[in-house]
Amino acid sequence: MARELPKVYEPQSVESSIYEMWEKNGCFKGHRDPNKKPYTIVMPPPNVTGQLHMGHAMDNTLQDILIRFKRMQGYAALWVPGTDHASIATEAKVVEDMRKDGLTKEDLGREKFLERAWAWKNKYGGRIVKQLRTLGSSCDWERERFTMDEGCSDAVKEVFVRLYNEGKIYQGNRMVNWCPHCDTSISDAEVEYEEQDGHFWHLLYQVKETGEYLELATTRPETMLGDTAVAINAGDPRYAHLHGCHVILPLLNKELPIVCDEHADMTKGTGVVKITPAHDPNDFEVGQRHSLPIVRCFTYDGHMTGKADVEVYEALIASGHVPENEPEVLDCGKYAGMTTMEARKAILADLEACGALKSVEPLKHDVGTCYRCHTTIEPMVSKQWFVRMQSLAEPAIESVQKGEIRFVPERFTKTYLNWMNNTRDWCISRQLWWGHQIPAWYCGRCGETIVAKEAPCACPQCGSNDLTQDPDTLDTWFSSALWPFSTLGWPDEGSEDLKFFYPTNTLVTGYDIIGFWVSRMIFSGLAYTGKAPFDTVVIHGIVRDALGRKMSKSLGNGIDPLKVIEQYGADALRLMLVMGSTPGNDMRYIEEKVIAMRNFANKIWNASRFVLMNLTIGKNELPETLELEDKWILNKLNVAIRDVTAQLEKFEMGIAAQKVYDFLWDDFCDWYIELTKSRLTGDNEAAKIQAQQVLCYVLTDILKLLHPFMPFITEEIWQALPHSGDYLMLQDWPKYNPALSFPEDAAAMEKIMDVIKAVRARRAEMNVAPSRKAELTVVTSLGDVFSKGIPFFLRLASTTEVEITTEAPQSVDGLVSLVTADAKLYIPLAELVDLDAERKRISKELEKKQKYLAGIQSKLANEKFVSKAPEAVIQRERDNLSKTEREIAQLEESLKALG
RNA sequence: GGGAGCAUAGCUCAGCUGGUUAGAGCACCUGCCUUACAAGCAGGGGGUCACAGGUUCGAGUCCUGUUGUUCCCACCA
Repeated sequence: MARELPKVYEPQSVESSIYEMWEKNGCFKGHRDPNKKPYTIVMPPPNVTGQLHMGHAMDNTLQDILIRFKRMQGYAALWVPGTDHASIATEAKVVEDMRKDGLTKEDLGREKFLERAWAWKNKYGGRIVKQLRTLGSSCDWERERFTMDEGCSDAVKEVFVRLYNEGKIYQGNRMVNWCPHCDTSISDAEVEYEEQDGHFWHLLYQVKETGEYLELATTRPETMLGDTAVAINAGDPRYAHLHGCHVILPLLNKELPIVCDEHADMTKGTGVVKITPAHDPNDFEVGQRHSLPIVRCFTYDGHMTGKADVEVYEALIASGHVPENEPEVLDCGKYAGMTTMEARKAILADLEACGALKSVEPLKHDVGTCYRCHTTIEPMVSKQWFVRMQSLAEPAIESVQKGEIRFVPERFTKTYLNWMNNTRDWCISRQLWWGHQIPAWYCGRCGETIVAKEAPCACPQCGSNDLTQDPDTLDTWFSSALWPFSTLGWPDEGSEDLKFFYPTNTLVTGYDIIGFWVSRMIFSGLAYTGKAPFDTVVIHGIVRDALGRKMSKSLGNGIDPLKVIEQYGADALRLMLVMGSTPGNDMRYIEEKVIAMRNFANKIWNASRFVLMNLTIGKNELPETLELEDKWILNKLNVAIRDVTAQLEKFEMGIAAQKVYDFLWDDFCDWYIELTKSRLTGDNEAAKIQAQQVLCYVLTDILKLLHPFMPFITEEIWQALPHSGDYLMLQDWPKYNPALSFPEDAAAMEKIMDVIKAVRARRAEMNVAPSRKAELTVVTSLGDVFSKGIPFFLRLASTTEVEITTEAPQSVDGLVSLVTADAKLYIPLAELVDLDAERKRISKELEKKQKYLAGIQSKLANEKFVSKAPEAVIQRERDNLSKTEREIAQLEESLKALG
């Protein structure tokens, strides 16, 4: 039996208890039901210690819409939630927290530090997961995962060992991006380029053999101490005589060879380039080609090297285990210990003093910075672990090209392919402690490297047990890349979840991490499971502030979704995030929009209150017979069901939401509810029941259609309506029902509605108060149709009495006349009418219609149009033609009557 | 230097595979407490769909170019 709803909708008092009810009763659980098709989404894991922001809200709202839709459609739906350990971000926070206690990582040591990091994770780890619940996310929390939990860690080790054994992971001294602030290497993907004002310093290096000076330009003069050559192009006639010669490096008075290399571009500058293999990626390549020494003059924390650094290097040499490409270390003497910036100044001053600085020219250039701290990246030669990308990228490219994986919107395929086609080997080791420690051990005696999932007892080469594990950890994205299958049980091929739910179906994420994450999941899935990890990637944009700026901490323009939820409700926020936004495009957060959605929620609430307060039935079923207006709304409902379903299946969540919104507000509330009032307030008990039944039926279907978007309010109302089953969220999704398609009746109903609209418009123009009611005469040849409209004219068109006739009134004195396509209407309000204004109004209207008519006529007279356009389009034009002709005839008549 | 997005009403944006006289919300104007809802109802004003060409019976929608704007990618010493 129906119960009454409170007068005002208060999301705050409803949402949490509804969520609790769902969760407690296992509504979110993904069941391996062999009779159903699986539908799986894995949640992009947010940083475990992070807080919910608008981006998460958007991302998770979209996923929740999809999973709720599919669940109602009868799929075995599973949404796997989880969090990411976010190595660099979390470690930075823990380090910062320690600093308050005056501690550094080194003070604590690895073990104690990790204890502290885990404590931090445990303290803040539950936060975002709770916040996702307030949003309504219907994920299976019993399957919640963490990138550093046992299963995920096992998957990471498994992959590392496999790739190592296949030769796809290697270790070596290579040029990497070094962040002196985070004190770790980072991958190419993690470098962000920023335009900065800089300078071109033109230096002069003297040629030893000829005494002439070579001019070359640099943006980083402090690297000159590490120069080990100067390059020219072999084909450059200006320098043909210098092949095999040397230059004298200023300040150090060191002799450097002049080498010929393609890297030196004759068309740029003077065509001479200084080569610093240790501190520039291009120069490193040149160095490799010419077997140049690599001389390092910077420390890893951004200072100039000195004696102590040289000693460390010498100790390494003495140990005998010298890796390939190990850079020599320079004692920078007077510059030692300076920061690179300090050194730049000092070196420039000295260069100027000795006449080696020719000129300075201002320059804007892009400088690589760390994506986390925006410190300028220092390219450094360093011993790191890399993933060889080429053999992994190929199948990943192919899979997308074959259409096994589809991007929505399609244009992001290009972004992805561009990324994949240009990828270089992936630097996966990080000089951090929080994360998956690299499963590699080194033998202290023979220098052997052992890669294994478990710590070896002894060196297989020499039997020594002097083994130490590589102190570095893996890039966070290394574990995220495995997320779609590591969360489902991989590498255990026998995992039931893996067998049933993998591959997953839809991945929803922002365009900003296609390269970081999506591409890596794709090649990982293909390489380790042999299957593409998902079939569709739905890409969304980012949520900006009201001025279109990115929300950021530094700008302080972030909007906290939790505050919005608190004020307006999660349903309002969710709808705001999807309605009026397009896949892949950015959107702005505008508070007015949330308010509009809150108002919409209130509209639903009140429409439901209306239905409930009139409800005496205990069962939701349609009556045996239907009135014209019932057929009209059921016909509209059918169309809405078809449209909303189709849009959701195309991932057009915004359009789908708009369709439900319009149907509920315009058709159901503004028209249908008003149309039922004559029955509900009448004396005919059977008619009352009949109206209730249709109201209840239509409202219930609306709630179902709306549920994926606004889960809380729809469930709350549904619970109050007569229903079978326990939860709206587990009900069947409505289906288009051919038995409830009534196009002719719907069209007839609209003729009646046209009359109501015409009368209302006319009265409003004349400023007649609604309280001043009047008789209405309807002159028409469709008496059968319009007589069904009488109760509605009375109630909705301020009418006292209706006469339906085929004959125009004898005299139109005192009558206002107006027209619809199928009727001519008279209202006795003429004393309120200014006859001149009336003539003008009708003439204007007439003119407009005639112009329109002319347009249609010329279209239909166009032989090419008639022969080429589809029949439906032509028929529509014909219908418009006759409708407009009728309107014009009626207007002309009215004009004549006015004299 | 490549690649992409966007440009539609005062503002924020929809407009799917080209097909009625281009829509919504907010704002604005007029009139309404018509008891589900004033967080509302009824009515109304407001757009040469950035510009120029082209394809087509038909273009906001497709193509080319231009302008403005935003973003992504790229080792210009």
